[in-house]
Amino acid sequence: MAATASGSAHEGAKREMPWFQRCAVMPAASPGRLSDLLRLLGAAPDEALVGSGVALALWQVRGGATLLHEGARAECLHVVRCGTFKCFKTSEDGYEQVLDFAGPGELLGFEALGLGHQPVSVVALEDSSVHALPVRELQAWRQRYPAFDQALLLALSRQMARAGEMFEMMAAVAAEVRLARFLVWLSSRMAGCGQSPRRLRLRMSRRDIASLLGVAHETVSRSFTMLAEWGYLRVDNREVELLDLAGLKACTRSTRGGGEDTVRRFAPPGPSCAVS
Amino acid sequence: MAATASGSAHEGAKREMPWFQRCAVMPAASPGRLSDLLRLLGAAPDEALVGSGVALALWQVRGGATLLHEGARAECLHVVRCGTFKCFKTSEDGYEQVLDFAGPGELLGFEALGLGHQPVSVVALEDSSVHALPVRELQAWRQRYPAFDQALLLALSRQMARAGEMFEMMAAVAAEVRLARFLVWLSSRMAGCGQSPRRLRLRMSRRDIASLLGVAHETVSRSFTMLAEWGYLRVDNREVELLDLAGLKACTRSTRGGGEDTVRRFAPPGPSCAVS
DNA sequence: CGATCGTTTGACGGTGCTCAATCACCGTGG
DNA sequence: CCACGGTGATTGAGCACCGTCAAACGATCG
Repeated sequence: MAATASGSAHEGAKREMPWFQRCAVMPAASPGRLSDLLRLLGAAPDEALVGSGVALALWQVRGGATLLHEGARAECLHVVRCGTFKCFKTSEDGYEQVLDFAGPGELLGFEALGLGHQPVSVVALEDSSVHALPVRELQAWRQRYPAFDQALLLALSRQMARAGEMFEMMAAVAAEVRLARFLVWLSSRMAGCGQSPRRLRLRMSRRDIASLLGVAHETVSRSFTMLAEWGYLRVDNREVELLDLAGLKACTRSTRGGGEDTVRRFAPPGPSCAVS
Repeated sequence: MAATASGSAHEGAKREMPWFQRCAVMPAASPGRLSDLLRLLGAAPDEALVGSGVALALWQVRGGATLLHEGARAECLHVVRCGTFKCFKTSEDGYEQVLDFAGPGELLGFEALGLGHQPVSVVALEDSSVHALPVRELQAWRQRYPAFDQALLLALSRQMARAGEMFEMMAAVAAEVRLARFLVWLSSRMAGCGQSPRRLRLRMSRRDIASLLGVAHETVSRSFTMLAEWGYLRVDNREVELLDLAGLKACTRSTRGGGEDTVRRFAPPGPSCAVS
């Protein structure tokens, strides 16, 4: 198990320092502000709060560090401010089932409220930062700042809708379709963060993607190659450039039972095999 | 599409009346009480509320009736009081992707809060009843009854944890393992409702189960036969008797990558092939 | 520069998807 | 009352897809 843990820590981010220095969760240099949190959650700006600048704990999480341990007591709720996290459950035989890749604005650790303990582990896939709110103070914050209370409820609602999307990703029949859905999903999230929806830097390993999609990691590799051969994208290790987003979305449509034309195999729509 | 809808209506419950009389959502004879709702959500009984008996809308939903339509505006939140519901998304080509089977105490329609419209359809699989709370009144109720507010938050938290469980079900490799996980999941939910965890009356069709598990419906049939041959259960159409719950749970353990002994095929643990 | 891990590609075998037929159940209409 | 059509459930045959095993390459770190 220790081996698995250090392995996970390794695979995330490893640059310029020994990993034991990197695997750390620490308070940020300057605290966050409540108004920032509300903006992150998609709430309309609240003038009173923006003016007051109420302080809120902000943590730095280095790539590879574990923010939440499966089984640990519920202590804090988190909202991702920047970076990427991997949420997963570890089964008895050591297999990591990835459940989600969380990005800015998403809630972490909320499932533990009703259970008392964390049902999932959460590790950072790159240097990240999160707002932290102790569960003991949750009630007080909700009462004191109704805008925060409302934003939290809406964020929870969106989070539940997200779970449905994740489910749809894994539901596809063909492996390439699953990967296509995953990439489109990632792309639209990048767009939501104001980033380019065409250039993706995958923060996670093939194995993690494979776990999320419910296929073998070799199959993920092969699916990348397939999508590239069909001209939908160009892939260089973890750098992915989406050449034909519309075509990729068309790929996404394939559903179980709708056999039809099997995703028009070998029919690149635009530039034919634009690889080099 | 009309054919699909009437088909769904048929499969749910068909007894003693023409189906067009049965497909209805209507107010119950007597309204529900807030204290009942809180108990349903698992909150500690609040003496003040139990005494007062604050009224709350209660709806009857006949088997086959659609409670929420995908794409409809967010109007009410619901909490299942009794019965079973199927939550699904319909893709353009008409394929129904089942996301969940909801039972007593579970929230319905909450995802629509943040989006403004329903991302899923919800139909009753048997005669059921739900508490209904207009979203316009949600804030007022939360402010007026802090116990309700708190219970809602905890219920949301549990609901999110449930999403993780659903994900795990579909993540299994072998089809029989998926079905085993589904049955164990159903069984534990029955136990939670005070029902027998060994005798299950499946409210949903094989096709619905197949959709949830991400396999073909023939495969579900075959998996049932397999699990029965191994002595784990006895199956008669939609009546399922779990003969060896412990063995079934052992089945559940198989994960992707943990090849091991492939679930000890053809090795019934207790009574050998108890089928007549 | 060697070690380790991640990624890619190949070969092969098995699981599950597709198509198809059969049976059982139910409600309808003769 | 029974024949009929419709739907769901079960089982079989055939084959494609994907999981497993294996090897090679590349990147990163010590």
